[in-house]
Amino acid sequence: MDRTTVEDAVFPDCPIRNILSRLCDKWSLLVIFTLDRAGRKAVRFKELQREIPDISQKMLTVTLRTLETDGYVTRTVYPEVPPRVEYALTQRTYSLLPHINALIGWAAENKDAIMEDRKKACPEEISGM
Amino acid sequence: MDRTTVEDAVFPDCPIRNILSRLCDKWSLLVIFTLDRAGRKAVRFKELQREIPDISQKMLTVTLRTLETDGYVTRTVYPEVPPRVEYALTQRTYSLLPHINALIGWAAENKDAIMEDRKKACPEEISGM
DNA sequence: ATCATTAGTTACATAAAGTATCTTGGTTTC
DNA sequence: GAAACCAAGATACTTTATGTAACTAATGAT
Repeated sequence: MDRTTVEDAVFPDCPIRNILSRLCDKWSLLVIFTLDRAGRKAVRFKELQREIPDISQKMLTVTLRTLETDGYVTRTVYPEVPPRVEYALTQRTYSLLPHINALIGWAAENKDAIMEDRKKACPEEISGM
Repeated sequence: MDRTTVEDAVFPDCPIRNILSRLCDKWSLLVIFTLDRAGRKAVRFKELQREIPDISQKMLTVTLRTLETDGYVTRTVYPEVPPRVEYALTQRTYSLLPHINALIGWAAENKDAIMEDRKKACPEEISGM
């Protein structure tokens, strides 16, 4: 019964939990991944929307603002008309990306087996939702 | 870098997106982490609840069932009274855990800097929510 | 003069998660 | 021998998160 070293890691106010819960929300990882795909150059709001066709405008805004608050992305406004706002990843996020990509790689390797398990779990249902 | 191979990874019906969105929901990673902390032995429902004090009974049930469907945990019911149901991680999840732990490690390393950024972003507000 | 443009904001509607109460059937307590 | 208790849920109801649709601003093109 000696797990005293990480005993508090699971507590509701744990900062690690807090950081990961904001990162592992519905859209953050995907937005980071998409910004990374652009190859270290800034990306406009509209372009992000195009690359993530199923995100709502509202949630893209909210997600980007949260990512900015936590220092994952920078937001640069150019005083033009029509407006131009560019988003880019920070150095912090580049240090995180290998871990995200590791997750993606793992998912790619395991997707067939996982989908198989889903079918076994509910043979009639359409798996996935 | 040649990213054409993952060009479609961002599409709504991408299986990788699907897998990661189910894994990176509000509770799944934390439940997996908590089961892992138990050290490769099965854990009862009630014990999980104790270790994650802020998860609701309903969401613990739902999360565990989804994890079971995708083959991350096994569920063993012992026909006793009061009921005993034990959950354990599968081999699949053990292959995933290093990546989860890498994320946790990254969060631990970066938490101070991130919290600093949050304070800068909204100096008056209580950061975190 | 009207329309199209981008990056939003806002009001309203739906989906996801949280809360509280109920169930089950043996075992202990009174 | 009836009442209360236990673990693992299920269910109805409430709150929060997310989605949808309409609106705004300033300018250039038609």
